[in-house]
Amino acid sequence: MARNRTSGDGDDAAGTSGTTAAEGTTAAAGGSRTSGAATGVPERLLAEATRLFAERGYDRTSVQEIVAAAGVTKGALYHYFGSKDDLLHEIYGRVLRLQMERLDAIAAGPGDVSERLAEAAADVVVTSIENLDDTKIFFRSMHQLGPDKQKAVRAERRRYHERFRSLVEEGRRDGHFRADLNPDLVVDFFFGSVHHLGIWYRADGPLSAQQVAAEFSDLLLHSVRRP
Amino acid sequence: MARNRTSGDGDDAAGTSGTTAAEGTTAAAGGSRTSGAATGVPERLLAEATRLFAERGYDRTSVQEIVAAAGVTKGALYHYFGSKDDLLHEIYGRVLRLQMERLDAIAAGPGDVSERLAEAAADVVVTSIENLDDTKIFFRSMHQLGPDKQKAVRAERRRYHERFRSLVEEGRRDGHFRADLNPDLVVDFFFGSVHHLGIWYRADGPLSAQQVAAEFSDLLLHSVRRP
Amino acid sequence: MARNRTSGDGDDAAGTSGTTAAEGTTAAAGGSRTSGAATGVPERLLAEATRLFAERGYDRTSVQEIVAAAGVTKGALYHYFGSKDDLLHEIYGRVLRLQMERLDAIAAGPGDVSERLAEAAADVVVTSIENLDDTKIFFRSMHQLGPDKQKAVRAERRRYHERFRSLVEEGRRDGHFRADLNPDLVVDFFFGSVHHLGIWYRADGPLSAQQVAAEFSDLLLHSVRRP
Amino acid sequence: MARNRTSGDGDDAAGTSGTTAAEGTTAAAGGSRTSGAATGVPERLLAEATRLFAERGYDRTSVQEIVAAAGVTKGALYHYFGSKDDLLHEIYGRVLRLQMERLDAIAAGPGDVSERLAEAAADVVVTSIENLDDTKIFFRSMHQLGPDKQKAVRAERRRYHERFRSLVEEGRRDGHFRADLNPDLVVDFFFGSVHHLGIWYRADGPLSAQQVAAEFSDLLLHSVRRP
DNA sequence: GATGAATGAGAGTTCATTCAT
DNA sequence: GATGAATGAACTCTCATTCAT
Repeated sequence: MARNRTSGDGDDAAGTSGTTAAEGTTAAAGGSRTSGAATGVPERLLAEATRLFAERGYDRTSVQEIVAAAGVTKGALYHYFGSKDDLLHEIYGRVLRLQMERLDAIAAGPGDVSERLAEAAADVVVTSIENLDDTKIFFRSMHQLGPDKQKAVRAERRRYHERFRSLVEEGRRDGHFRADLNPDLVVDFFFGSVHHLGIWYRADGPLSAQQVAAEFSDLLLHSVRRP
Repeated sequence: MARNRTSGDGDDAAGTSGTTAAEGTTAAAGGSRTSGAATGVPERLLAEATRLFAERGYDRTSVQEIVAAAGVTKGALYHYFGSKDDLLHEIYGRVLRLQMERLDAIAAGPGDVSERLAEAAADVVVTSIENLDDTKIFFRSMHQLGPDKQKAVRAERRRYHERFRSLVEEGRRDGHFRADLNPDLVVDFFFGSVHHLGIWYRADGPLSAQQVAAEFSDLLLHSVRRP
Repeated sequence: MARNRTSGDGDDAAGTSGTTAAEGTTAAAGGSRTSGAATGVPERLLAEATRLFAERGYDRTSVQEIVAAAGVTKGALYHYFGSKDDLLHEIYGRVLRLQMERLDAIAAGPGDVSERLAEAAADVVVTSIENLDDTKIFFRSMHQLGPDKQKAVRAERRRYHERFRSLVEEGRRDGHFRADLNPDLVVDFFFGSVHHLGIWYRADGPLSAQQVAAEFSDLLLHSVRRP
Repeated sequence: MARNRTSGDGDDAAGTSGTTAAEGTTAAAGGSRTSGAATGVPERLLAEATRLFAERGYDRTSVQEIVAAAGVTKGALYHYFGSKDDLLHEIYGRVLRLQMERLDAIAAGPGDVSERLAEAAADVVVTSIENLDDTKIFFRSMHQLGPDKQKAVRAERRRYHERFRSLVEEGRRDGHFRADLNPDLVVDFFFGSVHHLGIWYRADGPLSAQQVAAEFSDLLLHSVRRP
C-alpha cells in the first residue's frame, strides 16, 4: 500500500486512494481539522498539504512545512508519496473522483433535464464550497503538476465536463433549452463561476453554500432555458 | 517573441521610478519594433515578464529568465523595478487601469441598461482574450503579491466589480432585470466565467473572441432579464 | 552462523563464504545470471550487488535497488549483512580468495620460471575477464570501504602482489630475466594493465579472454626476459 | 566569461579554460597549494575540487566541502560552474588538453620511432605523477560524469590513444617493433600501467617520477621491440 | 546607468539504518 | 526470520537580492 520510491509516472493515483478519499470527504469547508494523531500518516499529510496549498499556494508551501504540520519527518512523506508533485496529484485525484461520482448519480437520476441540470449545478456548488480548499487549489495549481500528471488530470476533467455538457445537449434536443446554445461554451461559462468560488466565497460570510448553490443554479437555468 | 498583446497599451511602467519615462521615450532611430530591441528596457521587461508569468507561473519564473528574455542584465531590472514583486504589481496596474477605463466609458454611454450591460460584458470578454496572458496571471498569481500590493489590487478590483454591479442594480430597479437577483452574486457569477477564459481559451481554437463575447454576453443577459 | 555483523573486522567474512565463493566462480564473464529464486538469499544479494556496483558504482547504488533486484526486503539484507559496506567487503573477499588460490597453484606448479610467470599472467587476465564485474569494482570502489576493511583488503592485496613479485625475483636470480629490473615496479606495471581490463574490455568485442591473456602474457615476458 | 546556469550540455569545456589550464599546470604533484586568496575564485574552486575528489572520491565530496575549502559560498560555485558534474568535466578537460599537447609535440619530434615512443611513454608517466590528483580522479570518477560529458571525455581519450597507437603502428611497419603485436592491446596494456600510478605511487616514496618513467618506458620498449 | 560576482537561506529529495511487530 | 514504516542528516541546486565598480 505504501508507495515507496515511485520513479515511474505510469502508476495511477490509486496507491493511497481508499483512505485518501475517505479522509477527503470528511474535510469540512474551509480547511482540515487539527491533525489528530488518530488518523494515519498519509491521510494527515494529505490533509495538511491541502490546507497549506490552499492557504499559500503550492510553490510557496515547503515540504518542511507540510511535514511539520502533520507531525512527521520528511522521510515519512517520501515513504508514502513519490514527490511533492505526487501529493498534489493525490489531492486532484480525490476531488475528481468525488465530483464525477456525484455528477453521475445526479445525471442518471429521475426528473426532466431541467431538474437534473439544476440539481447538478447546485450540487457542484455545494461540494465546491464544502471542499473549498480543493477548489482553491484546483486551477491555481494545476500547471504546477508535472506534465504527465497534468495531462491525466486534464483528461479526467474533460470527461467530467463532457458529462455535464451532455445534459445541456439533452435539454437542447428536448426543446427545454434554447436551440442557439453552444453547449461547450455553456459548460465553460458555468464552471468558471464555480471555480471562482474559491476566490471570493468565505465560510464566515453572509451566504450559505445552499444559498449560493440555489442562485447559481437559477442563473444557469435562466440562461439556457427557452424564454 | 510570441506577443499576443494589443499594441495599444501606451502606458509605461512609470510606477516605481522617475527615470522610466526618459528611458521609455527613446524611440530614436525611428525603426519598427522588430525584435523588441527598439522599445525601451522597462517595456521589454514587462512584456517578457507577462509572457513568462503566464507561461509558467510567477514562482516558477526566475528573474534571470526574465532578464535573459529581455536581453538585459539583472542590474537593469533592479534599476527600473524595485523587486520581482514590483514587476507583477505593474502588470496588475496595467490591466486594472485598462479594464476600468473601458467599463467607465461603456457604463456612462448611451442605450438602456440591458444594452450597456451586454456591451460591458462583451467588451470585458474581448479585452480578456486580447490580453490573455494578463488574464491567466490575474487570479493565479494574486496571492503571490506582497500583502500591501495585494490589498491595493484587491481594492482596485472591488471598485471595478462595484461599477459592474451598479449596472445590475440599475437594471433591477428599472424593472429590466429580475427582482430576485443578488447583484453581488451575479457579478461573481459572471466574472468567474471571464477569468476562466485564461484556462480554456486558445487563440488557435475554433472560436473568435467576438463569438465568445457574444455568447457570454447573451448568457448573462438571459440569466438576469425578466422572463 | 547467520550474522556476520562485526565492526571488529577480524575478517570473519567466513559466514557466507562457502556458498559465496561457489557462486562467484560460476558467474560468467561480464555479469551474473538472472538471479533465480533457486539460490539462497545472501548469494542473490551478493550477485545483484556485484552487478549493480559494477554498473553504476558503489555510492550510486542504493540499498533499495539491491534488495529490489534480489527480490527481498531491506530487513533481509540487514539480517545477512551488517551494512552496505559489509556487502562490498564480501565481494572483495571473494575475488581475493579466488585469485590467491589460483596464483598459489600456478606458482607452485611445474615448469621453469618463465613458463610459470607466463601462465600466472595469462590466468589472472582470464580470471579478471571472467569476473569482469569484480574487476571493475576493485579499484574504483576500494576507497569506499570503511578504514578497517580497506586496510584488510589492502593487506590481502599486498600479499598477492608479493607472491607475484617473488616469481619475478626468482627469474631474475636464475638469469632468465633482466638483472636491471625493479620487481616491484614490474608487478605494478603489469597489474595496472590487468585492472584496466575492467575499463576497456567488452565481452562482445573482437577479442576473447584467451587472446588478451596470451598477448598480455607475451608482452610481460618480453618486457622482463633477458634479450 | 562566467558560465552562469548552463543547462545545455552542448557547450564545451572552454568557458574558464584559459585560467584553468594555467592553474592546472602549476599544481604540484600530489595536490594543490593552500588556496591563497591570490588566485581567482573559479581557479581556487577547481584546485580544491581536484584535491578533494582525489582524496575521497567524487561522490564522497560534497559541494559544501569544496566551497568551504575554497573559502566561498555555494552560490559562487554555481555562478561559475553549472553543476558539480561540470566541475569534474573541467578537471577532465584540463588534463586531457595537457596530455594531448605533450604527446603531439613528442610524436612529431625528431628521432626514430623507438626514441619517440620511449620519450612519449616516459613523459606521460612524469606528467601523470606530477598531476597525481588528476590521475587518481581519471578512471575512478569517469562514470560519475553525466552521459553527454562522459561521451565527450571518452572521445577525447580515444583520440589520445589513437595518437599513441599510431606510434606503435609506425614502429611495426618500420620493422623496429615486432610484427605480431596488436597495437590496440599494447596501448591498453601500457595505459593501464600509467593509470594505475594513481593507486600506488607516493610522492614521499623511494622512487622519483623520473625513475618510474625510465623503468616503465624501458619495460614498454622491451615488450614491443623486435628481439 | 548598468554590471555581474557573490551571498545566504532554503528548496526538494535521497538514503543507510533502526526497530516494533 | 523477516518486515516496512519512519528517521534525520546530508545531499545538490536555486534564487531574489545586494553592492563595489
